[in-house]
Amino acid sequence: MSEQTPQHDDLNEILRLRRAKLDTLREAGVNPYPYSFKKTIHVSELIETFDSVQENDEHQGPEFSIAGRIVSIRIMGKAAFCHVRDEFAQMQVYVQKDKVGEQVFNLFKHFDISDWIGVRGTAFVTKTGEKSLRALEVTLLSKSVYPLPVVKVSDDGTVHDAFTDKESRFRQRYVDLAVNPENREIFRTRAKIISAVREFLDQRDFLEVETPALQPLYGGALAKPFSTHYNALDRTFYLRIADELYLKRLLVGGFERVYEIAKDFRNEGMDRYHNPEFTMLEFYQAFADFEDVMNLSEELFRFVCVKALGTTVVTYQDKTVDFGKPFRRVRFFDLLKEATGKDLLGVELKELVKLAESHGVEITRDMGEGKILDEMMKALVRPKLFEPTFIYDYPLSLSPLAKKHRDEPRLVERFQPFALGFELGNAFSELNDPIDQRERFDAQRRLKEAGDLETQPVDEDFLRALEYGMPPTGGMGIGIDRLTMLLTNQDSIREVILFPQLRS
RNA sequence: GAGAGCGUAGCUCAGCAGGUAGAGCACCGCCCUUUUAAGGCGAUGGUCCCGGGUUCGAAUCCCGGCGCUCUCACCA
Repeated sequence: MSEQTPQHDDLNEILRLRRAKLDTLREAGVNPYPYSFKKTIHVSELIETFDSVQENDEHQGPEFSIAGRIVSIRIMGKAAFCHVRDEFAQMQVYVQKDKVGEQVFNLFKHFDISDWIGVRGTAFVTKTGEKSLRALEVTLLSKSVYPLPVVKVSDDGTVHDAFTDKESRFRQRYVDLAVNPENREIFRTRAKIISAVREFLDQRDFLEVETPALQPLYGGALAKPFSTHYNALDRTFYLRIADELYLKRLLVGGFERVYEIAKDFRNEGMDRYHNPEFTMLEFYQAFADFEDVMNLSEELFRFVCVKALGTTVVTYQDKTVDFGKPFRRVRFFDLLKEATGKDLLGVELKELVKLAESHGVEITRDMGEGKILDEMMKALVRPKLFEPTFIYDYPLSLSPLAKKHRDEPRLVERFQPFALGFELGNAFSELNDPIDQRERFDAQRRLKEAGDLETQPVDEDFLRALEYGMPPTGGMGIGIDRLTMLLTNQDSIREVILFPQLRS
């Protein structure tokens, strides 16, 4: 007997009894796994229209067929109550022996919490005032052979069977969603966010495209990639860390507005803000600069909030902000000046190190000035950024794919939106000067040779594309998972990904 | 990657000066045709994460492994 295929004898008693029930049902001529059911109404709809469809004193009234999973049962001799939960709501069902017949009633006694059933019946209110369905016919739709821990709350507030262990919830997400239906709402909101993004961009003539996830060379971000072996070509391929370089090739090809909502993969640790595969929106607009993109993204955030939440007011943990108000717009170096009292643009590396240390920012010797500035930003400024804010005009060294600032060559035309402590995206006037781009790649190569593991490799084909000419372009990336965390008030990325990565 | 904590019944947990495992809910049987943690009576259920060690004896102590959680560091 192997572990993978447990024999009957290996099953614990509960599972053995459930399987025996299957046999009992089959012997009684019942198929525990029939093919379909004619459901006529959602429970939620029935509840909404309840008052106008209730039966009369003779139990006569319009008949409805609901279908769902049994989440509680109370059997009392010749009658029984159970709650049936479908996708959006649950409703009590009253099963009486003299209404459904002795045969069906006896079968019903073999039903369990977690079984799927269909019920045809009439609407009525119980003595205790609960909207219920009086069963005329009960049909088994799928028998469960494993018990589902359905949450129960007693009058004194004691909670039984709460399925709260995070590991179990994520490993067995099907149980989590079945038992904690409120968690389904997170994924409904997530779906609304994504469809709102599509609606917004489609309305503005952006073309949705698909670019390779499997790439011979990775790029578009500074991150470690997953690598794999492509047998037919006998060479290493990478899972994309970003789709940026492919989308820009499309601008060279003549598409003026493109976007992609794609899974990116980064070979790095996981924690409450990081999952190795995550969803990224990137969009590019020809003839636009970063300021145009700033304006556009402000509208986008507003649109998504309204579509997903019905309001621009977003509460996250203990903070509330309004995305309907104009975002604060502030320069990178002005924020640092606020925090340190000094203008750090052009400050020597030595001086910068001293300054960072004097403010308690932890830095290491191998950090360049861009990295140190970024660390200071993270430590001194970002924790205080709650109101929606665009930070713009970033130091050159942090951004190998962004265009130099039109007035200040030590800066790039880049901005990042922040709100409620979240970094929500990254955007810039895209670098389209092939000579400058090659210099930036070379600088990245030197960093790599110096030991930096997260550098942008030189992409010759991308350079050639730029040599053919890319129009001036503004582009942006937005992390969909984090946006979802923000809009669903979740403190872990795992809560907004249906099947987050876990060690196996 | 580092530190702290955790892993016992289907679920949530208790037990740990080392003596052979317990509660609530779920599950099973009987009674009960308006209950809702239904109730009453009764019963069952466990490789105490895995592997070593100490011991007459380990869920409990020690070592190693696996997994999870939280915090910190890095990338979005």
